[in-house]
Amino acid sequence: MKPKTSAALSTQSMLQLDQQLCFALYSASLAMNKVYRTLLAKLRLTYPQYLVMLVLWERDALTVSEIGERLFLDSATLTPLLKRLEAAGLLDRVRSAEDERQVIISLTAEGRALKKQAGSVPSEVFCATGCEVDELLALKTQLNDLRERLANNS
Amino acid sequence: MKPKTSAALSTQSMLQLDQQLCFALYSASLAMNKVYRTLLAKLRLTYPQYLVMLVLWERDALTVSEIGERLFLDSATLTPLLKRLEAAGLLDRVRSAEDERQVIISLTAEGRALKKQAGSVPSEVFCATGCEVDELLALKTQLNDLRERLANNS
DNA sequence: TGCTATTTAATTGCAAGCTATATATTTTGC
DNA sequence: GCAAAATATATAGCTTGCAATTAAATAGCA
Repeated sequence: MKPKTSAALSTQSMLQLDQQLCFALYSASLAMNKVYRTLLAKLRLTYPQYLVMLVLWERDALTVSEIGERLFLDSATLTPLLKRLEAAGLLDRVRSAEDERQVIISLTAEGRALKKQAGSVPSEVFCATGCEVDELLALKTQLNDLRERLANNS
Repeated sequence: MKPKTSAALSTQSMLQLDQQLCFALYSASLAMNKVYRTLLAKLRLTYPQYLVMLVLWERDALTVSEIGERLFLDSATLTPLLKRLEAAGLLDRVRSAEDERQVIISLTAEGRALKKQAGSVPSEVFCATGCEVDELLALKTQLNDLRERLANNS
């Protein structure tokens, strides 16, 4: 099988390639989730829960939708997840006094303390990727671009 | 903010980058799923169901684990999914006569017929990605490599 | 003012996806 | 041949993630 230039690719193979990309994206994402599952087990967090904690460690006392904007998730996903983190004692959910439609999410002392314990996670994930920094950077940029285009065309 | 070479990246920024890559992967995957949800609605298929159908359109009469090997999914995910496809009349699940532990998954006439209707999906997804073919190819390769490394290190 | 439109969260119902476990069958070792 | 190990699928229980809907509060405007 000869290598082909992009000009020589048939429409058919383009379409297959496209399917292959989507599948690669899908299965890489599942594989990443599995790695995080293992690493986050000691913190008793899932990956989406960890993402919420990362957001709050960076900036505390956000509304549900402010968290959602950063993570591209809506209240249907976040509300139950935040309730579980609240039940775990990591954060508080309080109606805003100024605008009672909003719910302010604030870390508890326990939630802030967890940041230290989570300190080793990034380097462990980095090792699991087995990537060079340049590679990570390029991939990150491409995936962000792809996400934006997909979100605009759906 | 000056652009940095990889040599100049601090450990801290490397770790942040790594987190950013994982989040980019996660959210791009969700965005892709949403695009497929729209496109597959007319076929009454979800994306994982579509993947199973792609596998069977390529090669019919596979066992549950043969499908699982191709999609990196196990029976806990596949059995309920296959039951739904069976209930939709797209495939049959029959215990193998030679080895009664195995279940053979075979397309029904309706399942085979759906292939034609699905013909337009790849090009529609391709448009939604807004990518050049070269870009798709590079990304696919990188994601497959990443998936493999993550799977080996978890 | 009062009434409608908008915004924010929450809820419902569904399909994945995972770990851990169970069940049935086949293979292996003696 | 038979008990133990291995294999294949299924099930239970949990957490996402989503579309669609609801409930409540605020904003906007005649």
